[in-house]
Amino acid sequence: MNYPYLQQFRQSLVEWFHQEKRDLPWRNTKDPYKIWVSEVMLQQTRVDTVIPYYHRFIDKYPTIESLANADEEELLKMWEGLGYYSRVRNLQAGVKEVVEKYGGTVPNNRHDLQKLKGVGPYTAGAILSIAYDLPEHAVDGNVMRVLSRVLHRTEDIALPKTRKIFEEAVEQLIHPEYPGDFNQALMDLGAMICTPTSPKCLLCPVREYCLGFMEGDAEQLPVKTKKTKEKHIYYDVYIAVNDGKVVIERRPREGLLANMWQFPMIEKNKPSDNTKEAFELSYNVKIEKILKENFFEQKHVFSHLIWYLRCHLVEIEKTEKTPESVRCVTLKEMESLPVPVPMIKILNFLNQYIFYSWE
DNA sequence: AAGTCGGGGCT
DNA sequence: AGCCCAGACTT
Repeated sequence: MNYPYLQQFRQSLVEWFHQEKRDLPWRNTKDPYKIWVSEVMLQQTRVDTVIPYYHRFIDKYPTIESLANADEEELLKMWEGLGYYSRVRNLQAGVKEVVEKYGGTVPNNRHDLQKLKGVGPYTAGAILSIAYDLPEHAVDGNVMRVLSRVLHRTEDIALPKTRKIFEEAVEQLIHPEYPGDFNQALMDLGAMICTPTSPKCLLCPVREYCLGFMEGDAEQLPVKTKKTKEKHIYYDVYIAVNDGKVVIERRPREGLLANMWQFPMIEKNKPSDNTKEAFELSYNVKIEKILKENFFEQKHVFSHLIWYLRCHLVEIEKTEKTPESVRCVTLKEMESLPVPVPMIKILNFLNQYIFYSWE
């Protein structure tokens, strides 16, 4: 690797971690199950966002068996608002596999771990090093940023093959006596000191051993190419009321926001399209009265697409024949189901709206 | 290698 | 308005 500060780097980094590490709820345990839960929650998600979810989740599912036996819809509700909902479905699948194949004991080797649903190279390395004290790499975007600066590497971290370069680097750098602390130290350094913009190099415990700092271009690293442009999709959303209840539907079991509940949505080919007839046909309902057209507009940004929602309040005639995925519920009942954030925002507006219309 | 999959916080 | 975040899975 030709990095001359290997010993000093690992030593200084771990010593700094022992002094300055963040006090996080999943750091009070060595239970591999709880470490696993925390790592899945933390995928592409900030620490501050995860903390309350982690407490609620572990409180409800304190053991691996309790999660294996959990109700799917209840589980999805526990994940509501965290995003990337396939994570929780994969987590339960992986946990079930551990209960069935390994008697409830989380595997302590990379080969078996990475075969579990939802466990990739990073999560496997995190569990192995933190819960089992094994010298395994756990390379995420955070670590790639830090090491691209420390080692002054200019490979594009957006490319899958680049991760291997940093994994091999960590295999050499990792502290053999404190592998878990070393990996977590890299993360804390990335979160507190070696931040994406404006890194606090003057406070950095390994500044003397950072090739990027020596070159004076640490802040320009890492090199990362841009992602593809997002798509724009326009929908009419129908709040269809009858006898104090509204129509909702369950999204398909796979894909975006899988299995979550929402108000009926009809895609518009042009933002100016009228979709009332399409709504009546698709959901086998008849609009009796339009109570309020376009009462709420919302733009919702996902990773790779943008929804533009125009919400309409309509009264419908009583309906009988609807598919299993469609229900009529009160707003209160809807709040007990897993609902994606854009629908929660509509729900909140409706509750406000109803409140004011009573004045 | 590129696309899919959330949501929020920061600059 | 764009970028990033304790990534994994599918094609």
